[in-house]
Amino acid sequence: MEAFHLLSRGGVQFDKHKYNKDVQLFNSTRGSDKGKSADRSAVGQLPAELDFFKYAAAPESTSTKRKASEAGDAGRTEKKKKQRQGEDRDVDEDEDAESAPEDPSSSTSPPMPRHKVTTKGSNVPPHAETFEALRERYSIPSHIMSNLKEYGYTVPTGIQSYGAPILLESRDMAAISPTGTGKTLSYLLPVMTALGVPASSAKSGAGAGVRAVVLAPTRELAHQIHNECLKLAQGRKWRIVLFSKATAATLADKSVRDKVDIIISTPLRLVAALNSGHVELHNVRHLILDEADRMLDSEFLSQVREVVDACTHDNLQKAVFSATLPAGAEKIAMDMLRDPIRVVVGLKDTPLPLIAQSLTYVADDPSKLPTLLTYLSQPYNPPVLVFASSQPRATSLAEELVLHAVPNVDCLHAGMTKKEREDAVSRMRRGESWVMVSTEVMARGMDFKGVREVINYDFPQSVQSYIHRIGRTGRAGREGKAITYFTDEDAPYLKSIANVLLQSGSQVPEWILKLPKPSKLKRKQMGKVKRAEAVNPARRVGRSEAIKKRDMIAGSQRRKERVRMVPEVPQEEDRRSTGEEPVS
DNA sequence: AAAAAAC
Repeated sequence: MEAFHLLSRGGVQFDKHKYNKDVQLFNSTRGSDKGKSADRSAVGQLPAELDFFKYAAAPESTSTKRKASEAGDAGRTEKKKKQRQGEDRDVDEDEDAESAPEDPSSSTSPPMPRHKVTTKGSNVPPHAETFEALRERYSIPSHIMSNLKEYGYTVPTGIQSYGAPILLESRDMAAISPTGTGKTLSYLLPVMTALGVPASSAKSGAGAGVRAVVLAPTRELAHQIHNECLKLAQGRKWRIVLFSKATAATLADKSVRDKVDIIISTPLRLVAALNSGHVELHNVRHLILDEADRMLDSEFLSQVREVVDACTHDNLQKAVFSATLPAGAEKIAMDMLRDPIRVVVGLKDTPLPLIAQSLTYVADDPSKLPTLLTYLSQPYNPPVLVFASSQPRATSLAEELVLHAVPNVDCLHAGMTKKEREDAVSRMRRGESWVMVSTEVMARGMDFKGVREVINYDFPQSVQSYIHRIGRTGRAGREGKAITYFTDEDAPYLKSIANVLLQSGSQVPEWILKLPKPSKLKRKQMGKVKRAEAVNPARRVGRSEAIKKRDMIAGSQRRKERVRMVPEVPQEEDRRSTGEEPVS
């Protein structure tokens, strides 16, 4: 009823006064970006999703200034900087990060936080300080080099400068590098270099069948990797296939599938194609597991094993990547790899120090919604990513926010249709979502570089989940903010999360640190805590009704697009690297 | 160590 009124007057209203400050910020950053976007016009034709080279593009100054506008945050920003400097002194031995003084653009590039890099294994190849050094050593194809250059990609990140040589020397690798530090390029660049020329090329002696496979845990992430791969591939006729029902069907023709160079897929999708005989993997020479710990946990493991076993080529190179790799998963990974090199960038299982993390006590579940509404009624930095623990809770929360007239609310979980999911992602990419409510599906790998705040509405189920969730912000050298709500019921797990905050330089109230270590019994109880499906207990809705309301949320989004009161892209970094007009 | 995601 209430929702109907909202929708009938044209969707959620935009409160200019409330968000005035943000609008001004958007405007001012746009202007300052003029010169830069001009020289990137050549890539303007690319869809917004093809947003690969963002790591090169973020001027740090804007994020710092932006934060400074919030008095409360200013002090913390300063503190963060000091901490970062302190960390450099302590652990930095990675000197390549600033080693391109001859490059004029390096002064505007954000200094990627410098991390200690440790390697373990036999005959570790030396790291490469620049992409040019990589090219000289391993003859990176010229079209790849020019793609890097064209997008202003100048200095490799830690994992790129250490990891790429290892892969280029055909070694197996387990790579652990924090969220938002460019892991994807660190494997795509070597794999595409090793493939040499596309299989469709006449002079290719590639043999028949796909030669590289990348596995990722969610459709959205596979899609994102595919887009990044397409960018590197520009200028050559690579056949890079994002696996879906539709593309799998097109591969029924053997002459088509024999010319495919790279497949990017979720595990089950690929296993299904394997079983139906629509794909063979005996020619695969490079197998990459992204988000490796997720891929190796119990639900995915057997599927991943099937794929690995189907890759029977003698020279199969395997590599696994993640920001987190718990001991159990690492053991499984190491057993899969032969003579592996293990690379750790930064401190294992520690988020980036430039994410300002905090914990907020909310007593019980019903108190969360008012807390969030209050938070969103004050100026905040959109877009905000809000994590809920289940699909119904995500739906219900998004619906509550819409009913309370929060502007530009969006929802994304795996219970939605493929198209709904794709639409939600592209609204997010275009900066049209201000508050994105989601489940774990968005927790890993997704690179919305504009995300400035993460709110854990529901407490994360594990330290790994926490690290990946908050890693959706603070990407590629930018600052970010992460707030985690906790209730009395979450107490057993609170301390382990608090330790993560401490390790990465955020403050934790004294009393939380004094909590006893959770006992095994308590942990078991944790699992038994069942949260209500509806976020607002006063408004319980049935499943079918929830879906209807979700559609209404989507409807209100469409309406708003017409009204166009929202800045198309919330900040200059997005504007620069997404190009001008996204091709839907 | 548990929910979500994978078709």
